[in-house]
Amino acid sequence: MENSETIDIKSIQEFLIEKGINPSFQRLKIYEYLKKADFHPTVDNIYNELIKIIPTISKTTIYNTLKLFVEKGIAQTLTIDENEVRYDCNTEPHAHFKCIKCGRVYDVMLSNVDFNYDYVDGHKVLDCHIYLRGVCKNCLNKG
Amino acid sequence: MENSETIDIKSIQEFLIEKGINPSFQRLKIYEYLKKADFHPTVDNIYNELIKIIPTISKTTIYNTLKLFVEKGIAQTLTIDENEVRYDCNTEPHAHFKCIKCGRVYDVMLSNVDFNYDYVDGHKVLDCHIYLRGVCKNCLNKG
DNA sequence: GTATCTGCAAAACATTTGCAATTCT
DNA sequence: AGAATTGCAAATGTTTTGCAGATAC
Repeated sequence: MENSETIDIKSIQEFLIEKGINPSFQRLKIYEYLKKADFHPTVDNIYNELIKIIPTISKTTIYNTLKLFVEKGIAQTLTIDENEVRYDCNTEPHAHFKCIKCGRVYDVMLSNVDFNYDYVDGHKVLDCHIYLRGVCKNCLNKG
Repeated sequence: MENSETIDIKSIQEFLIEKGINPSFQRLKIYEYLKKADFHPTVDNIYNELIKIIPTISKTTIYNTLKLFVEKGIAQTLTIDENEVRYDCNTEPHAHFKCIKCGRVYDVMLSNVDFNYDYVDGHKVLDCHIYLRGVCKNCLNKG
């Protein structure tokens, strides 16, 4: 599961079981898609992709499954923009960059930024998100 | 306008005109409330407060006005949590901390964090948000 | 008198909930 | 059969839109 080139259904199945999640077909496919879609898909993205493979799948199942994944700690929500919740299953500390032209969301690694704050201004910190917005290198090249 | 203790309607009026915003009574009151409510209010917070002063005010006006403020660059949206858009008119670079117990959102200053990234991974950065979540010092003290 | 601004009501969306049908063992 | 899972349809809640009346200059 460490390398995106080595994703296969069997290892995802073992991973979900290990995390206490019954690996139904729908759940396997949702996790598989999350892992390989590096642009951090929305519920709609996931639905529109999986309906091709599982014609009976419903958005309710996508919502239920993502909620379960978040509860079990194997995915997190990104709310980099209002009215657009995205999902990420990359568990390493990283920041997110959203392109205001093409809308894509990229993972970025920032040096000398501490994602593991302990206390700030006396508040106990449990979680840290860094969101950047701008124009991505693809869109810059297009003019 | 620099110091929260010196807010008065007249200076807000001048400020809005300077920014190209016609200072109607509703707009003045919305900006005034935004300036003094340091917990970063939601549309609902603003509505519930201003209905006391302006009994005929509608949420549509709040939405319209906030949209205008964001367009004119005198306010920004915070989407630290999904399903909850908050507004901030503090224009200095700062991070936001949300308490998972009481729900309050605090401004926090982080040292050695650069809010003015120029390029990251080849992407042109225009905007940077840092969101922290945890338990605030008030809630820590309560046990 | 004309532009702008306001606010009601309806529409548009995303998400959640209740529940019945389906699937798995 | 029994428990978990799925998915439809309805409900909920937030934000947007259309438009008519009010307000300001």
